[in-house]
Amino acid sequence: MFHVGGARSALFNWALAQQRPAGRMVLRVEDTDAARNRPEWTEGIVRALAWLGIGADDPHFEGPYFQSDYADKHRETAQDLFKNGRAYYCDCTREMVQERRDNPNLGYDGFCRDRGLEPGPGRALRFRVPEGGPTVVDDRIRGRVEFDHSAIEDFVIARADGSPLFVLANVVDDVEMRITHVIRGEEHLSNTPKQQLLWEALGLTPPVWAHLPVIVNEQRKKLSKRRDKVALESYQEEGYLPEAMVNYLMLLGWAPGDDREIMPWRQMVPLFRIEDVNSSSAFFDEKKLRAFNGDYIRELSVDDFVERCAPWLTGDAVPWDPADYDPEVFRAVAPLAQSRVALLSEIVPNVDFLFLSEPVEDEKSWNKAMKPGVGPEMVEAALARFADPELSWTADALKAATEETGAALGLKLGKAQAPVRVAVTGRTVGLPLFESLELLGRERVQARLTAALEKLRAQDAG
RNA sequence: GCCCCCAUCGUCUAGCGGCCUAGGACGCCGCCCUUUCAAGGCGGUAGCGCGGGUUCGAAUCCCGUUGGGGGUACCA
Repeated sequence: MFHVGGARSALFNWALAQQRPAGRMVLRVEDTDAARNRPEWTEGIVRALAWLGIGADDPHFEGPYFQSDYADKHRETAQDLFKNGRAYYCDCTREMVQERRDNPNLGYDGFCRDRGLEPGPGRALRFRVPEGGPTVVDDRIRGRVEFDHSAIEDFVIARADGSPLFVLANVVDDVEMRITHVIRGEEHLSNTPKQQLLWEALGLTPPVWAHLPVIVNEQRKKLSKRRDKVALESYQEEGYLPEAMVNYLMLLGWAPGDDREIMPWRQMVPLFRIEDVNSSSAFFDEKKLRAFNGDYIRELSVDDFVERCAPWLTGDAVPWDPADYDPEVFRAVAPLAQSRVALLSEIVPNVDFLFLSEPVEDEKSWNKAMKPGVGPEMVEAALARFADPELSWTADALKAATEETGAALGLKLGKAQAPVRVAVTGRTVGLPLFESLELLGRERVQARLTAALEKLRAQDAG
């Protein structure tokens, strides 16, 4: 499950990579457990990124890699650090550390710093944080952030069994992959001085750091996979266009400069500067995403729109008998539907009446349009009028006929069309009615009007 | 507790000392268009958390405060 926060970081990285001819973006899966036990999880990430246009065959893209790919190097580096005195072994248990600690503000007290312990069972390797002086993290987004060494404990870099901890593994992987820019979520900022210390202890220049603000929910809390809808796949399933998602995500914490918001990826890439990214957290506003999506949908050519709707019209979940689906009919109404959907999945309730054997059951619509004195009368009159063989079955003629029929009952077109619409489609709202009637055909329209009339009479009797 | 980050309309943002009577977008409201619903057009609503400085001048700089968030494991 790849979430929107991760997607935005990926996008920012991607833009930076694409700005340079030799630029590359490395996808690394650092959740070792997931990488080992849940390959589908990783595949999901790759698929989600591909959906956004990241990866695929682009030469800028590399990966995915796993932390375990560099396991030997992790151990080797840990040993090097021990040999040159930048790290030392410690056999303190958690309880011992806690008992010894007089100041609850501090973590580990450095008890084993100078005990000269050799590697052995139950001994973890700790990094010797230099005394005095702060470590200054030069962050592209936040500027200089100082961390005093007195507030950084001698942290563990390798467990007693020799396996590396995240901080170490992460740095080693970065070094091995010759990473130059580390662009990640703000939650990593506090651990950055530790990583920087590690880089320096290895005699290397740290990479460029940039810590992005987190994306939050309505409660201003960091998006949680359990609480919030954050998986990219779920947006894809609802019919969000990747272009719209990319556009929206890029605008979360960054603005192109002028007042333009709707801007395709190609135009954004050269404009993007990591320095311009905001440092305050942003709320993921689905309403705005939705508006963007509607915009992108309307920009599509009709053919493109038709094609993109296909998964929702021919999938397993369609409410009609697949045998009754007619792509030609859909193609004909597609232009009418295009401006009416903000999500591709919404295409279904817009066109279902064309493929369903009967109108949709919607009591509210029925009661609203079929009020005595208007509804039944209009349905009956329309049925009679539409039966006229002289009436040519075209939207224009049907409109005129309905107008006429309504007028005879003292109804304006707006009022007159409602009962017909509900009788035929089942709903009070929907695609332009007369085009729909034309497409549905004389026979089916008459059948539905007849059925509606019978239902009305049955209601009357009962 | 300690460390770190953040703070402009409800939301995303523009603003980087005078162009700000604070601009745009989403949302919301109204009007127009209209066969319903959309789309489209026009208009409106709403904001610099608070208190001190610095300055001729502060949304913009500094300090404090308050309020949010993150980190603090032999987790990743």
